[in-house]
Amino acid sequence: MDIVKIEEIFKKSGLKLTVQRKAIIEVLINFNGHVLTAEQIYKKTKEKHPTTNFSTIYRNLEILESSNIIHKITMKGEAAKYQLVNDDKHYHHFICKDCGKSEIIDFCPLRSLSTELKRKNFVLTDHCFELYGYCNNCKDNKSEV
Amino acid sequence: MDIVKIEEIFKKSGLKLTVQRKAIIEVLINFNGHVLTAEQIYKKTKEKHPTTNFSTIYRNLEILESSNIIHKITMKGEAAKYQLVNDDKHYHHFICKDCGKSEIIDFCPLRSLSTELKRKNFVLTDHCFELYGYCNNCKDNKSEV
DNA sequence: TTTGGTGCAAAGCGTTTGCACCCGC
DNA sequence: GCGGGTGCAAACGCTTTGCACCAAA
Repeated sequence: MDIVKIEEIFKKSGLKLTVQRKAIIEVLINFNGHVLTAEQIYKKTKEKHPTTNFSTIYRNLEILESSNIIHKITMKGEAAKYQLVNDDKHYHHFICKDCGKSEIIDFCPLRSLSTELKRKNFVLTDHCFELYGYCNNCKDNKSEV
Repeated sequence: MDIVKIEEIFKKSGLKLTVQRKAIIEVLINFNGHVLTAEQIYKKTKEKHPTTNFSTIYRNLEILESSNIIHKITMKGEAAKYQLVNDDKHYHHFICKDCGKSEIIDFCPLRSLSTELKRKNFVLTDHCFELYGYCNNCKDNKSEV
């Protein structure tokens, strides 16, 4: 997702384009393809607009998420991680625990399960499928140690 | 998993079988097949042993988890949920957001992905696959409202 | 008797919120 | 100028921890 599309969404929703929001969006775009914690986003945003507050970060991450501009990923008990949405498709991720890089896995397990779920009469509202580990680069770094 | 096997594991690991631990295990066995939050486990344990402290619950849930006696499930931002391990097989769950009942889904998406992952040279360390929604019962209750 | 387990209270962490002020539109 | 956005500080919910006492083995 690029700045033009994001500004479009903001305009449509009547959201103001404040300096802080511009800074946050810039950070997210710069780190496209990586997942970032709220704290990382906070620190990098402060580099661009030093007076930005942590609560501003959280408030905007929430807005960005419900505007489908970013994904929020929550891994077992850890702090939530955020990343730009790539397009409007449904997908899952492989996330590197070392460098935070995430790679889209164009596979959703629900497809293979739909018949079983129907048979059991479940109403699905939500699902989680994420893979964690080390990417090709970080794996190699580890083995050198 | 039954009390006999759990006591075996405790003995092997040199863990003491305190009154509090017995109470916690009883609760977990009574609610086998359901997922419980730490708070629910706390309240129900207090019914059996009223002076049990919340920190005792957390400390023991951690021990039980690393002894592979219980599963810890963390759903987007919510409090963690716990349940007895059924056997030593790897599986995932459908979890009802209303009654907390969980049903084992004997399907792991990793099987369908192994070739793709190898090709990409990922080293997998962890994965999450959980389905959330309403079970047959709770779905019906909802529609009556 | 020894060592690990407990209760208590306090702090930790990530996140959210109430309020007064501020600034984009 | 209006109404949404911000900074600040305080509180939130869940969880963890340090310490002195206690009780299972």
